[in-house]
Amino acid sequence: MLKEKASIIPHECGDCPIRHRAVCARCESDELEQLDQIKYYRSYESGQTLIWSGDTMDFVGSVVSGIATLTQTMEDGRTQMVGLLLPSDFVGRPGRASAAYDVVAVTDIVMCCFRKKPFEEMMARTPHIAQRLLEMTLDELDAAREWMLVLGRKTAREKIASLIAIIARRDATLSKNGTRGLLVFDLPLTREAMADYLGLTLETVSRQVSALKKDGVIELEGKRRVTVPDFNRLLEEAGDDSDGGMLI
Amino acid sequence: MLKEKASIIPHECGDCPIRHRAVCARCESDELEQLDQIKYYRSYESGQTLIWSGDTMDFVGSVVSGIATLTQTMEDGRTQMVGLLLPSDFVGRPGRASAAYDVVAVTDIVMCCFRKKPFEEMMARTPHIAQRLLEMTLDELDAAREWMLVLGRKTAREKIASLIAIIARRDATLSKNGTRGLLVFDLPLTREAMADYLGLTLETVSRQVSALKKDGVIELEGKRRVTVPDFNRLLEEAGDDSDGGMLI
DNA sequence: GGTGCCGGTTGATCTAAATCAAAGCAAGGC
DNA sequence: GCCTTGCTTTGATTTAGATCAACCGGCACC
Repeated sequence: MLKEKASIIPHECGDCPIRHRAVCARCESDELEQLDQIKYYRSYESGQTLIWSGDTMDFVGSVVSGIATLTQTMEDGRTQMVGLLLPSDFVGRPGRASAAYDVVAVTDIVMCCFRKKPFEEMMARTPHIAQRLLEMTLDELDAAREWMLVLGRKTAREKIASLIAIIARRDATLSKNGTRGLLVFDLPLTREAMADYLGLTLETVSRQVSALKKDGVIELEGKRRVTVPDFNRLLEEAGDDSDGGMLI
Repeated sequence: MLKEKASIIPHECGDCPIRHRAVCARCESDELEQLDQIKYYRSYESGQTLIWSGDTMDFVGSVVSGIATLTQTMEDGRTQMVGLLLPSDFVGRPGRASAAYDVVAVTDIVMCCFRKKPFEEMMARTPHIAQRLLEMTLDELDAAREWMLVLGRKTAREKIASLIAIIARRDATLSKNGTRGLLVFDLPLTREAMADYLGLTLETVSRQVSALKKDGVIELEGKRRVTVPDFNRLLEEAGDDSDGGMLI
């Protein structure tokens, strides 16, 4: 199978696939021109660590394509994923010198990077950027808090169902396939990465995925391709309010 | 013992105890005057629910004094605390109509509330407020992510030690008592609230608190008053990098 | 055509924390 | 004083998930 080339890098903000969702979403064309001055693209291969916790950060940026994870690790090796970075998500924190988490590419990835200093200066005089960043940060905070409920109170089966539901929902919004009811998508994560996300061991993840399959909650084609025949059933298994889970 | 009166409510921003830490921290005096137009104080008693998840919010605001919790509850009653609100913390989300979490007063509480609509309008034209709110939200996001590691990967004993360390650290920054080494403070939470924070049962919390006491990591005076003889020891028990835990 | 290796599955056993149950203790009301 | 109520502790038992261990299947590489 041919590997998709990661080298199709946009150079104009106009045809950027994340133009309307990233930090720059609210910018006018003159503001985009300013951003253009301080931006550069950079690509990473699957498995590569983009940023090590503790590194000094000289840039911030947006994920243009691909998927990365944000993880925290204890001295003895226990690791917990604390965020999943998808296209349009923002990486780095203005006003902070060093990275607080490891950022690892799960697939090949393209980043749109801004040199940190000039970006901070621009943010100070461009409310559109700060406003959008606030909005995105509030969304991430909500996601993190929802995840706290998953980590703290849900059973292994509910955790797996929750993760699949999140991926399904996100996939539906990104790929905008109008076909309701039947959802098909690929799990972007290995069993181990899923375990790190859910606070489980990879064996438990494997067992619970198999159990959900046996019970007809999901169907599997190979190890990664998932079909969800009944999204509300999945939400029930996740322990969520079934009405709260409307797509989009 | 006399109950502290919650009725000492500031009316001037000038002598407000959270003036330099809340959303309004960066505001100039003319901006404070504008805020003054749309603000009002409101107090709640210990145990009262300030906001129910799903309620429409007609205000946002800052905690002036007292402590509140942010909790999420599943249909079957399992609950997870997703935030602890201390003086200067912000409540509510600009741009969102309804509350996502329950907010419950743990002690008597005084809030400085802003009517939501005018606050949003003011935020749009006052970068100082949006900037400060962004900063605060980023801090909360970091705290939430640190908590994800606690919930997902730490043992019961480590969870308790982590919680005590957080409360100790916060108490040290708030009360600014320069005495290093020996920390004394009150646990503001019941065993049940601690359990909800940590994703444990209240029995496990009680057992682990006793165990930490038996092992000399903490000392107890009554049920609530805690002394930490050696903060680094506590951090070790929490599984944290001992160097990462410097006060302030 | 073997031989590693990576990601995944499956099974047996162990254990930390949950659950079930009872009782202690301080504060407040009558 | 006595009783209730809310919070906490302590004990016995159960269990969900971790841990330890073996093995499977595809795929790259010599």
